[in-house]
Parts: sequence; C-alpha cells; structure tokens
Amino acid sequence: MGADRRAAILRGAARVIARHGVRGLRVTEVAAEAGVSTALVYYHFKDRAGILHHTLEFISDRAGRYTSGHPRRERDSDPRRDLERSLLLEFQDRPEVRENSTAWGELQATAVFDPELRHALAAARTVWIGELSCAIGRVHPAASAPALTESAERLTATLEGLSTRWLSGLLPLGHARELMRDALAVELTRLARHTTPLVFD
Amino acid sequence: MGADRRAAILRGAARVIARHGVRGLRVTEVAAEAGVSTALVYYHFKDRAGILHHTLEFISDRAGRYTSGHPRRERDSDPRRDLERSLLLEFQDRPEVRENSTAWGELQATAVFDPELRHALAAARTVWIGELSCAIGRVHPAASAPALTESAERLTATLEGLSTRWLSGLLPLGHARELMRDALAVELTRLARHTTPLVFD
DNA sequence: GTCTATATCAGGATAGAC
DNA sequence: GTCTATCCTGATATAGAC
Repeated sequence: MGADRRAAILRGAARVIARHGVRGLRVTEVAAEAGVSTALVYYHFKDRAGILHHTLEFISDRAGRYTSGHPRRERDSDPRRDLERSLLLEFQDRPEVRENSTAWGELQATAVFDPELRHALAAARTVWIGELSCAIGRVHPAASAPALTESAERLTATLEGLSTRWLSGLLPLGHARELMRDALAVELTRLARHTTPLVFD
Repeated sequence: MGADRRAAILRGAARVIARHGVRGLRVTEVAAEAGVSTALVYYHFKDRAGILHHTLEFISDRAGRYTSGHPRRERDSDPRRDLERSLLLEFQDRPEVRENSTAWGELQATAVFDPELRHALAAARTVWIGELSCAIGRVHPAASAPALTESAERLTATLEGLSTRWLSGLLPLGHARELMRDALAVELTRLARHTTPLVFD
C-alpha cells in the first residue's frame, strides 16, 4: 500500500539527513534507503523541498512523541524529576535519539536560509516551549506565565546549543548532560527567588 | 598582487556563506562577489572544499578579533558591564556582525558532518570559552576555575542557540538580547550563591 | 596571476511502460 | 503505485592564451 511506502520514504529521509545533513540529502540516497525508486519518491512528494518539508514534520512529530509521551506514566510523582528527565531525553546515545537530534539541528540550521521551513519549525518549537513551560510551572506553580516562558526559551536555546556540540563530538555526552542539568538547576533557583515571599536582595 | 586577491576571495566567500549557507556556496558566486574569474579562485584554492576550509579559518579569526578586540579600552571600569557587553556583541543588526554570526552558525552546523572542520572549530571555541571564563572570573574572583568554565560553557551554548533563532527570524533581536542578559544574570546569581560565605539553603 | 572558453559530471526531475 | 530509462540544468573543474 502507498501510505506504507510513503512512511518508509520519510523514515529513510530522516536517516539520510542524520547521516549527511539536509545539505547532503540526495534524493537517490533517500530512495535507496527506503528501498524504492527515485520516481516513487517524486510520486509521493512534489520535489526535493517537499521531501524536506514533510520530513521535518515527521521528525518533529516523532520528537514530540518521545518527549511528551513518556511522562504520562510517572507524572505527578515528582514534577521536578519529570522536568529534568524530559530535558535529558535529548542527550542519549540511542540511535533513534541521536538521529532525531541531528536532523532537528540540521533543520534549524537550514531554516536560517530557507523561509519556507521556518513556519513549520516555528510551530514545532512553540509547542515544545509551551510544553516545557507547563512542566516548569508544575514545579513552581506561583511563577508568572511570562517568567515560565522565558525560562523555557532559555533552556531550549541552551539545549539546542549543547546538542550541537555533543553531536559534533566537541562535548562528551556526560558533560553535556551535566551542563544541561545544571542549567535547569540555575533556572529553578532563579524562579524560586523571584516567586517566594523570601527574597534576599 | 596575488595575496590581495586571495583575501578578497575569502571576504567574498564569507559574504556568500552568510547569504546562502555553506551548502549554498557556488564558486561562481564567490568569484563574482570578489570581482574575479572562477579560474582565479581555483588558482588560489585547490577546490571547493579548500575554499570552505580557508574561509572558515578566516571567519573564526575575524570573530575572535571583534569579540576580544573591543574590551581593551573600557576594561576594568566595570567587569560586570564588560562581560555583558561582550556577550551582547553577537546580537547586533550591523551587517558585519550578522554576517559573522551567520557564517559561524553555518560552520558549526557543517562541522557535525565534517570531521576536518571540527579541529578548527574546537580550537576557536576553546579560546572563546577561555576568554569568557576569565571575564566571569573578573566579576567573581572567588569562584573556582571549573565553576567558571562551566558557566562559560553554558553561556556560550545558550548564546549559540539564541543566535540561531535570531538569525532565522524566530526571535526578535531585542528579545534575544534580553534572554541573553538574563541568562548571564542567572549564572552570576548562581556563582554568587556558591562562592559567598552567605549561603541560603 | 588572471582571463575566456569549455569539458565533464552529478543530481534533480520526468516520460512512459507495467 | 511502482519501476526503468533518460533528459537536462547547473555547478565543478581544467585548458590554454595573455
């Protein structure tokens, strides 16, 4: 069935992007990766840009799933722990995670020069930031919405920066995780100081 | 003279990268930008990869110069202020800065897939982080070296993340600057809590 | 050192059969 | 829906004159 192949192509494209980057994506290679002909790729997607566009959606869906999917079970046990876990999910040596992070980084970098990709990227990131600020809100219910959003923005920016370094081998995984964990700690301390009645200044 | 043209080609290449990215670099366009023929470009550089390699060196040199060059004059007046200024230098709408940031981001993204580039990038970043942790040290002389380095690592990661968002138009300049400023404030607060004898816990 | 002209080729995209 | 075969553009790289 068609939808099946289509999905295979997207998975293949994601793998290719993770290996060679958006820049290095060859339609031929995507086809080979999915075990189909190039013509079929063009049957399912308008052109190279179309492949990219749909692959981005695919990736951000998948990322969303493994970021917000897990918590469901252990949620409410310890919001602080959940929060930390969700941020660290991006730093794992599992191929699926590595692939997703790499592809996400690529899309980001590409979006700088490609206005079309920006919309999709912006939307995906807005959702992500929203989810994250909710999670932070669960730790600090007293914090104002804008304060939560700003924390989420800083944390996601830091995460993306660290992720790039990790993926290019400039920062060992453990160190990246530690820096991320501390960045969170730093943010939470800040929120605590600004929302608790006890302000030392 | 030859060296002159060579430099012009590098400047041109940097501009092209800033406009279209590493992937979008066309040797023809570099030549046009520098006002020379393609053949001359190949006379000075082995091939496309060679152009890229030398351009990236060129860019990281230039970045280093305008990051650490300025402070010299106003230094020591107010270390905290200097520090903030140096971090915000990357967020300006001047074409030179925008171009360098864009090219640097590209360099980073490309390095994920190109081991050769990593050396140059790693070296440049190590210098940057070193300078930054010194600057932080001037604000908090009591902080330990590793603590300073970690702060510098987090801050540079955040900066790079924010920079990418700004450059792709997903974050207005003013907001990016504000988030960066706050990220610094958050870090400094943290260092203060951990180095001052007065610890509230 | 620098140019004009051109060889060469990779890779995106399509035609048409099944 | 899927394949094989092929076209064609645009980009890298070189030859050879000045």
